[in-house]
Amino acid sequence: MPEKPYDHKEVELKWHEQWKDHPEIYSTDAASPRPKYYVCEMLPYPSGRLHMGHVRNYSIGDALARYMWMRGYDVLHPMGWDAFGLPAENAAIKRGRHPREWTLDNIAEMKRQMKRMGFAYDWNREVSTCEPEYYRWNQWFFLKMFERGLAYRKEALLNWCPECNTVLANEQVVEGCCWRHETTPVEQRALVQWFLKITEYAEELLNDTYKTLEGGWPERVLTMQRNWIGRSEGTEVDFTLEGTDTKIRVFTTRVDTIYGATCVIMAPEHPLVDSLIEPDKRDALKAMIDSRARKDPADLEKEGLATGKFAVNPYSGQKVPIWVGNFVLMGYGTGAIMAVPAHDERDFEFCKQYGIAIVPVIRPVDGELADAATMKEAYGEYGVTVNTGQWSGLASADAKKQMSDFAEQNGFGKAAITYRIKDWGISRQRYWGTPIPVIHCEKCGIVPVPEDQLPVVLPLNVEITGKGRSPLENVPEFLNVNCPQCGAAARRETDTMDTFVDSSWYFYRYCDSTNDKAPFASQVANHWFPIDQYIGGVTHAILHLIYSRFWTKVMRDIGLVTTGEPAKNLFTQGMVLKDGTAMSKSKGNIVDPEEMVEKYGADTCRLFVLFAAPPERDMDWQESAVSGQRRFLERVYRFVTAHVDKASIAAGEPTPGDRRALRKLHQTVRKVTTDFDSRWHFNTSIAALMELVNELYEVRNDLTANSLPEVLEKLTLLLGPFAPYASQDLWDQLGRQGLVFRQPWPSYDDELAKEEQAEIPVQVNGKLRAKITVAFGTDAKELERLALAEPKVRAFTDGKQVVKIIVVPDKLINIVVK
RNA sequence: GCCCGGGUGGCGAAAUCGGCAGACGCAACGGACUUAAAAUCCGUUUUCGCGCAAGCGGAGUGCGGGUUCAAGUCCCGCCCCGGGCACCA
Repeated sequence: MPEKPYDHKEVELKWHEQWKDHPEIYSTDAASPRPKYYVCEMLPYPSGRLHMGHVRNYSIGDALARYMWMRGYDVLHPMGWDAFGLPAENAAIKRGRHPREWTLDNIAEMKRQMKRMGFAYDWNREVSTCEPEYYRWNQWFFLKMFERGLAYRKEALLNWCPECNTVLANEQVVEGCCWRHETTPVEQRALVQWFLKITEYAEELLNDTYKTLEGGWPERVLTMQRNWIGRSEGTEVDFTLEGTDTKIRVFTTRVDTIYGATCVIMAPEHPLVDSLIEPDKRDALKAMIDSRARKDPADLEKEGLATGKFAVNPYSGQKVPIWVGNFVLMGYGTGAIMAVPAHDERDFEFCKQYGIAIVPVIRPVDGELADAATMKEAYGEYGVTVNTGQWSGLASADAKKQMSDFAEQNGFGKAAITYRIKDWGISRQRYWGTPIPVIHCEKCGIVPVPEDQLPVVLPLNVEITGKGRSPLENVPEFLNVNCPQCGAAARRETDTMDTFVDSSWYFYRYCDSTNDKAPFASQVANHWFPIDQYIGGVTHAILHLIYSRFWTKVMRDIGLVTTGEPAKNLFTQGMVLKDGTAMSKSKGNIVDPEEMVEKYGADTCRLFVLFAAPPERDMDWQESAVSGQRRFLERVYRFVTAHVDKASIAAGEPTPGDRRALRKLHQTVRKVTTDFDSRWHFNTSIAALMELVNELYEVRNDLTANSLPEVLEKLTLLLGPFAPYASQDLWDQLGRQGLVFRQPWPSYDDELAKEEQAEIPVQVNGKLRAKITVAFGTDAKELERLALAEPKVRAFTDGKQVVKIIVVPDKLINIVVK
């Protein structure tokens, strides 16, 4: 058979047609004795088109899934749609299309693109979060959490984006602005909201980053989560409002410095402030609250208001002035602090500014107490206490412990742990989301929708204007309902859930995606979980990945699953950049994968995103480099098709070409296998395949049936995880049956991979001077003799004194001369 | 300010445990094939100096020190780029 040119359209469309309506070829086999492997890529938002970030993410996951199939695992590899969310409503406003219609069209389009890319998903398990069959379980989980006191309502000052017309979670605020509208400053509004008590799990979420997840998740992600949780050990202490019984509770991590406290500062929103502040300062107070809401916290100047009142320090009995400060946060600790300017940088700045006293009470272990009058900055380190009553002369750490205990014994405080993480506000005044399943009854108050009445279906006949409150308020048949408890006329909750709820548990639904009795059967989830490999962008390092961890722990506590963490291993791939910045519509630097597929083929596209950089690193898109991958595929294709016939002709003795080809082949199998089993540097795997093909071209006239059948078969199989279409087509050309990714992964033999002879560099004083070729295993003595005899070496050693010779057998010789 | 990444040819990168720096690919240049071009195949390409040349020698992984027979890799001190956090008491 003459060599065949590679025509990507012919090859890919042929197999695409055969595969596209057969999701079962990628299905799992419950009856299989093979070990399970669950590989999951983060599900996309159905924006309408696949972008290069998706292609990269899914090419990594797909290569892994195919490899694991070939390694004999029962692989679960599903895909779904994060289908609720704002863009659908924006599209409705802009184009007058219904969010559902728009979303479903986008899903259909992206699914088509994914199939064209050749991603091996079991579409029978597809999950779409905007379908009632899915979101009814969001509601079900909500009710379970409500029962357990994990879902509750409270009024709070919350971030409000005037552009989105909705509340944002703290996590959705980026530098004081909305995460979607980076130039729109977030405002503060007081609203009654639904919250999930993630703080209840703060300790466990933190601990697991040191236990279960350590090693399997990138350290970077774990660090970000630890910072986000922000655990801090300290003491709560009550100061007393002078002349009253009113307590002002403060939180401090440095109770050992409390003798240096020279004022108490309260957050402007603190509930006590209103009664403390002089009436003529009310306006200034309001201005303070508003300006903080509007400004980027980074460039907020410190500002304070003296209340004219005093507080009594429970340790020293001393009275200190009470201030209001714009840098004190209501949402952290107790909303009030004691200011110790001598030992806290921020307090120092504040007290200097307002001429408040500075009293040092900690000296360095080997130094003097600072002089209040001359000190230029706060001393924030630990040290030894000075002038602190009965606790004078103690090490900071001991003083902290003893003084904390003292507060507790005397009833004016206690040791306390504070977290930075706050409860998760899930209410959204939006249409395209999961309705929160509660009813507001005038008599009964908040009444959860009974479980057997789920789902609370999102009505479709709404008008979306993007103005005012939720569109659901204008749908009477949704809004008006009878109270499930007393039967009286009542009102449905119109808030919908944050879409992070949808993505917090979707990967469990894949296991049992059609279950209509439960979110999923525990037994099935317990088989597949934890996910063996979760893959996605580092942009989700905090939000999605902490919420889904929380969700899993709740599911465990209600008895649905046995594991406390959803994913054993996490891989975060780098971004795809163009000209050094992220591709985005506003920058107009989008590369459409579909154009690449049309021009070069899906296989080339996949090879390229894997080849251009190691997967965890950001990669800059350079279209000029794509042609190299295309050329490589052409070379492979021509080589295999040209040698198919020759492979079946009986041959005599193996030629030197046969031996070289086999050696390189086994080296390549080993290299690719190692890359898969360790660090997924597919760029080097593909480079190894290229080296193999280059070598095969070099010896192509000297190849016989002694090597060709094995070479052609293994080369084809090695290509499978990266270029599934070309690989399958070559498999077919080789006259083989079945699906490539269901074949066993090729094996290698270290002996066959071994070079015949070792080429050993010889250095003189660390500089390469010659190379000698010897048999493997040549002993050190002999190597030394050969090296010293080498003319190029002698040019540098003659007339000099040989001080030392380092010999690393089979590796290197270094002769040290003087 | 704090915490992570990263800095290697014209470009993307490789060097996995301290042992030949630049694999593989892009781009460029040259050769073969061709009437010609494309495609393909083969070759050259870190840089400087010497040489007609095969070659020989020096320098070289952001900068400055150090450890070592040997450093892109380890240690100390800086600079630059990217990301995250940022009054969290």
